[in-house]
Amino acid sequence: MADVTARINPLFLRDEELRQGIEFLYFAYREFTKEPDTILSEQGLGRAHHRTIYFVGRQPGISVSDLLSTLRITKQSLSRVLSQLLKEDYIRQRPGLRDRRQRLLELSPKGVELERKLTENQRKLLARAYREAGAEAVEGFRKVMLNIMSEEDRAHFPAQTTPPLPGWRGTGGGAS
Amino acid sequence: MADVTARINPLFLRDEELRQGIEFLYFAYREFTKEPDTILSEQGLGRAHHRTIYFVGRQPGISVSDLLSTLRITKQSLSRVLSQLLKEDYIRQRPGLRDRRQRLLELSPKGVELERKLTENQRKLLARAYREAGAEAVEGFRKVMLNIMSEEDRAHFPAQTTPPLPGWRGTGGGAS
DNA sequence: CGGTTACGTCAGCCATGTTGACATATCCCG
DNA sequence: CGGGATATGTCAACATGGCTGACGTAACCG
Repeated sequence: MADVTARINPLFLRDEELRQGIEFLYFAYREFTKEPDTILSEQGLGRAHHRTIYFVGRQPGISVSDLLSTLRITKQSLSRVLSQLLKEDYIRQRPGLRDRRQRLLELSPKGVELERKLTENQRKLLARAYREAGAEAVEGFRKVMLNIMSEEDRAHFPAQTTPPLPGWRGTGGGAS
Repeated sequence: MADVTARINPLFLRDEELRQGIEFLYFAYREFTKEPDTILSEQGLGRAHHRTIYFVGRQPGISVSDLLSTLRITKQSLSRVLSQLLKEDYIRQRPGLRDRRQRLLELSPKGVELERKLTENQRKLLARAYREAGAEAVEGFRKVMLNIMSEEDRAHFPAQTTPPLPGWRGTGGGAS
């Protein structure tokens, strides 16, 4: 009986497949942020703080403007979040060496601890999903996700043919 | 040189792989919602309206409580959004036949039009990503995404061995 | 020296989530 | 039939995290 639908309307399956994809994004993202959100709210922080902590942990010494272009929010929005993280000593800043106007950001020990706790959670979720889906599926997942994201964001990831390297976003070692 | 890292610290690649996965979710989701958000704001609507319109379009005749459990938000949050959509005739409601306490929701022609416009956009983005990644990759994407989402949400999707059917969430024809 | 850049801040607005309390209509069981 | 449970709606208040606009300071650089 199921085949009848496909025979009658071959476009239907295509539409259904794409709608499922839409829902995958929604449901997976929701699950992905659920636990971290809970942990964060216990510390009086929110998802925006998570993102900031995450990317500062990812690129220690990142400048404010680089962080802004990664997050693509306004400086006023970041400011609110960043000020709190500085005040509560999750993040520390030091002036840039070459350009003393810059405030280079890095996690404090307290920030490292929280980052670990939050990311650990998402890593476990992902690791489980990867394991249950299998290596080949992970490669497919990677391909599709890279194609969904904007070209600019995609450029931050090395091609899969070579193993991923630490110098994410090309600002690897030095300041940008 | 790149291999040195892997030899020195074999766990590093694993961590890097998982961190990239985290970023895939963030960047892809951001891109996925970008265009619809723009379209919506032109109509004085937001992402929450999109979700409501989407799921009402997906399951015409859905009850408010079923919609609530799909969205997993409070009735007060939904109410604000739904009231506006009713008032501006994107969505219409009729009492349930068997249970007249229910308000069964469906899209008006205006709502269908907007839903088409919004979903069309995401479908195109996904279709392009699927096309460029290839059928095998899509299958992997599907597997990983299903494993990321909660078991409850996952249950709404038929197993991939049989072609997907319209009766999504098991409430296909009847009321739940 | 003067324009540009990096960063910060104040003030206000909006969308969307939350909790708590309460109201109404309908259903269904005993 | 009566009363508890259910489906829905509503008022009020609050938090988060986006946004715009305006303005200020310090440092860089030609």
